[in-house]
Amino acid sequence: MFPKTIGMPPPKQKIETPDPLDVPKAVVNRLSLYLRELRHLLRAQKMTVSSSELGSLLGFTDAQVRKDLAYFGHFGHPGIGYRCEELINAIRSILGTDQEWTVAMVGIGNLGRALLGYRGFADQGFHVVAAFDSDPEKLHRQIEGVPIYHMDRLTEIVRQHNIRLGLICVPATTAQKVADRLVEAGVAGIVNFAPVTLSLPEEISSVGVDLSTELEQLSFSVANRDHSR
Amino acid sequence: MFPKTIGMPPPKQKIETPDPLDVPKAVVNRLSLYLRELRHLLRAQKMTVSSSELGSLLGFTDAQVRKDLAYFGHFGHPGIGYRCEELINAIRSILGTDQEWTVAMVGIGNLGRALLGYRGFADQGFHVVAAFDSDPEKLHRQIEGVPIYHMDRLTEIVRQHNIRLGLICVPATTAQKVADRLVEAGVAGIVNFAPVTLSLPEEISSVGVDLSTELEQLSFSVANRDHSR
DNA sequence: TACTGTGAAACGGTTCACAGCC
DNA sequence: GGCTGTGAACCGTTTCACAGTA
Repeated sequence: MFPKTIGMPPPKQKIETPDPLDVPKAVVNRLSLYLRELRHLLRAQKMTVSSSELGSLLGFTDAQVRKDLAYFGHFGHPGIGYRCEELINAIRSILGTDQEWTVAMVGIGNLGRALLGYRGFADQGFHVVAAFDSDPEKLHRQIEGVPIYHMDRLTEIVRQHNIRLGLICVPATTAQKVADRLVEAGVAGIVNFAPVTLSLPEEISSVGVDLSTELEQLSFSVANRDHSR
Repeated sequence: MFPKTIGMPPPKQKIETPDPLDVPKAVVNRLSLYLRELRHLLRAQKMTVSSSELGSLLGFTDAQVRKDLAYFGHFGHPGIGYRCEELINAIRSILGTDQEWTVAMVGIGNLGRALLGYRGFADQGFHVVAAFDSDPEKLHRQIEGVPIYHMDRLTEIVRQHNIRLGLICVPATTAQKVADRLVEAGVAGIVNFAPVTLSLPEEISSVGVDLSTELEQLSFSVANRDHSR
C-alpha cells in the first residue's frame, strides 16, 4: 500500500512522501477542498474536526477523508479527530503551498486583468511578479501593482525573478506559441485558460481551465436532470 | 451495458439517452474536449477523423474515445471514422448546447466584468442576458451590452427572461446568500466561482471553479515532479 | 466512548482484443 | 485494410468493517 521499495520507512518524518505518481489525481483535488474547508472551520474557532464532519461538509464519506490523508502520513488523533491548524499546515506542505511561488502572467486582456486583481492567489502563496503582452499599447504601465512588459522580454524577466509558473490568458490562436516561449524561458508549470490543448514536454506540469467546458458540464446536468452534486 | 430496462431499443433514434446517472462524469468532461478538438479539425478542413487520431490529439486511447461516444449512440462509420460535422452536432445535442441558454451573472467585480467580455460563452450558446450587483455605484449601466440590475430585482428579471443558469462571481462571504436567491428565483444550474462549497437543493446542478484550487494542483505536480499531463 | 488507520471487498472506469462492417 | 462497437479482463478507487488507540 506504500512505496514499492521494500525498505523500511525513514525513522519518523513529519510528512511521508509516497511516489507522487501513486497518489490519484482525485486525492490531490480533494486535498485542496479539505484545506479550504479547514480554513473556514479555523476562522470559526473550531479547533478540531472529525473525518465524518469534514467529509459531510463536502459530500464525501468519512472513510474517504481518512484514506486520502493516510496517503501522506498519520495526521489524526484517535478519539479526537484532526486538529485544524495542524492539518492545514500538513496539507499546505503536501501541496507545496507552504513555499512562495513566483508567477508570470501572459496576456493582459479582460481575463488577465481580472486575475491580476484576484486576491485569492496571493493568499495561497502565489505571487504574480510580472505580466506580459505583445500589444505596445499596454506596456510600461502597472496593473494592480504588477509591472507589465513586452513579450520580447519574457525570457529575461522569467530568469531574473526565477519565475516557476506561467498563466496563459491569451486567445486560443496564440496560446501554443506562448506556451513554447514559457517553456523555453524555463517555467516548470503552466495554467492554460485558452480553449486549446497544449502540447508540452513531458517534464512540464500543466492545468487547463476552460470556462466553456465548465458550462457545458452544467448544461448536460441540467438538460439531463441528473441532480449532480 | 445499456439501460437497465430489458426491452429493445427504440426503432432507430438519432441519439440514445441512457439514464444520465449511468454516464460517468469523466465521460461528459471528455465530450467537451472532443467537441473543442473537432471544431479545430473542421476549421482546418478535416472532414473525417478516426478514434485514434482524436484520442492522440488529447492524450487518450482510441478505445476510450469509442467507448465514450458509444454511450450515446452509433456515430462512427467503420472503415471511415467519424465525420467531424456530424459528430459535432451529435455532441452538442448530448451536452444540450444545441439549444440557447440564458444566463444571469451575479457580482460585477473584476472577474464578473472579465467574464462578461468573454466571447467564448456566446459561441457555445450561452447568453448572459442580465447581470446583478448590490453596489448602487454599479447600477443602470451596461457592460459589454449586458444590462446591470440591483440584486433586489433578481427574481423579477430571472422570471421575466426565464433565465436557467446563474454565474456566481461574488466574494466567498456572500456566495451562499446569492446561491439561495438564485435558487429561489428558479434557476436550474449554478456555476460558482467563489472559493466555498455551496449547499444546494438536490435538484439544482452546480459546478465549482476555484482558481486557487487549480493552482494548488499545479503546485503539487511541480513540487513532486510527477510530469502530469 | 469516540475516533483514526487500514486490510479486504465491492465498485466503476479503462484497456484489451476481436467480431463485424465498409 | 482500415476502422467502429463492445463483451470481457484488468486495474485503480471507494466503501466497508474492524482492530487499535487515546
